[in-house]
Amino acid sequence: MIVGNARPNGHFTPCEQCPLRALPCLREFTASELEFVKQFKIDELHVDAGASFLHEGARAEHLYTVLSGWAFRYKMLDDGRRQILNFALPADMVGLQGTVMNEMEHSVEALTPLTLCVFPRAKLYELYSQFPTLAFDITWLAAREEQLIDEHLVSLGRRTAMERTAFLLLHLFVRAQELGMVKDGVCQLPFTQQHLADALGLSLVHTNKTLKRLLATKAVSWKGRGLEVRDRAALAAIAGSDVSLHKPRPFI
Amino acid sequence: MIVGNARPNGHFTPCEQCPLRALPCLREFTASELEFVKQFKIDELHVDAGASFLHEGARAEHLYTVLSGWAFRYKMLDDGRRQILNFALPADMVGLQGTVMNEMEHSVEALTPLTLCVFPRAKLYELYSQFPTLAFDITWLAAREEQLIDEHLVSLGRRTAMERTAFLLLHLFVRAQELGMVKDGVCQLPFTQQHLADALGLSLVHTNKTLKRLLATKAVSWKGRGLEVRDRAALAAIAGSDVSLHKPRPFI
DNA sequence: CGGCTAATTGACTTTCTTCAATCAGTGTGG
DNA sequence: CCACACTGATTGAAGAAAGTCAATTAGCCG
Repeated sequence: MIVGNARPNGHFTPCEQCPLRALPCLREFTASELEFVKQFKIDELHVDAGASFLHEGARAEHLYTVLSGWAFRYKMLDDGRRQILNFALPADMVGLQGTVMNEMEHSVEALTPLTLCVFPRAKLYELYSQFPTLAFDITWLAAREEQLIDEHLVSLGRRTAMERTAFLLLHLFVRAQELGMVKDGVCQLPFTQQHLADALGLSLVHTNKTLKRLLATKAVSWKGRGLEVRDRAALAAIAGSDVSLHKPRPFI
Repeated sequence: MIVGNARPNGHFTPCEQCPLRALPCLREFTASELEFVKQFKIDELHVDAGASFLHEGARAEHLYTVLSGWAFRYKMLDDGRRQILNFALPADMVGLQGTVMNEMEHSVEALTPLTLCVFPRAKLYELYSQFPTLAFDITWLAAREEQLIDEHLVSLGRRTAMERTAFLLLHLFVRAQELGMVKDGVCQLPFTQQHLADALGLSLVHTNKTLKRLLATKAVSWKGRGLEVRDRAALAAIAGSDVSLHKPRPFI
């Protein structure tokens, strides 16, 4: 297991200049909410690609949101089998379980250099008691994440290898698109086929062969690290259903 | 799809007499919390076994907690494939997604005659603004459910048929035990092998064969509807890991 | 005793995994 | 600039796991 580096920052971008606030998929803060969040954020954390910064079994003292970069939540079995639960992109919250429960039941690893906003668990009660709208946002984020996992569960349980591969690629593309991370129709996916396999619940070899068949349809291309959805309708047809988007309701 | 009957009640058990409050796995309410919850609960709903009372795609006007009985959350694909996401037992909350987001992304069906406490979405903001501790409880419940689904996802993605079957039976048994639903070491599981198959992401035939092999180990028995864990350590060994319990932190 | 649902079983096919190479791209040191 | 090492992608072959089809059996209920 790579542990790698996680560096606190000390001085960091203040919330009123947060680049994520401009995203259309996030709601506006009121002045007092912004004021609170500004002092709620106590640090910014930089994590190297490949490093895990939250570990199954560990107590979590902080809550995080992704400011930039990609990460993934995963669980390992004793014999080394790994299941990727989902991917975290900018504006996603990470570590809520460890904050609300007493212990993390999964780990989180950075796929790219990652910047996180750090919020102390100790001030969470203050948030809940003084900013019910923010508390509701946290609940919203938890419910949204559950929806994503539900959909993923359907993939692993009931979709064929081809369907679930198409669905996951489409899902990731659409999420990246929402965040403005698609340039010229291409989204940079910062992971290997092994990551894909561990997310899809398939072996690496079978993932490779399935992917090859999928790319042969021309509905989607994945060259180098660049993912391009060339024919969304066709890709959705292969996946069996299109991915659904959520109405905006943000935290940061 | 069976739609069945859902009958509002009108007069119902008041919260101070709620039979669930005695459970050791739930925390105590303060007097004012109890007072609020009492008027937050506007009705009690009785649902017949086999009836779905929340539907994918529908707007949800209410939030529910299970007072008695079993239910399950599920999603269907267009061609009829069904994936059971998880099971809801007494003290579980149901319909949060539909309340927090605008639309349900899954359906819920009763496995037994089901009694639900009904809470109006309209008063949720009042709860969040006046009872932060209750708001936190809701977040806790959402995080806990996510943990359960995470574990289920690992089963479908990375555990063998035998492992995941053992794990699910153990999981259900332990949850039932927490709720005092195990009598003389036996828990009544109100579902068929088809339900089990849809939860495990396996075909009915393969589920049957796997189950038979599992029962042959004598670690667990399932006769009629009665599930008995005869050797928890052995069952956990077959599952690959034991199920973890959560520290108490309740809502109702 | 029929009629119905759920559980079982055997035979066969398909999907997926595992094993074992091989190939491709990248970066390093000489 | 090239040999070498290393990681990630690709392939083929063989075997295991899981699905499908088609009966049959077991229980239950009126």
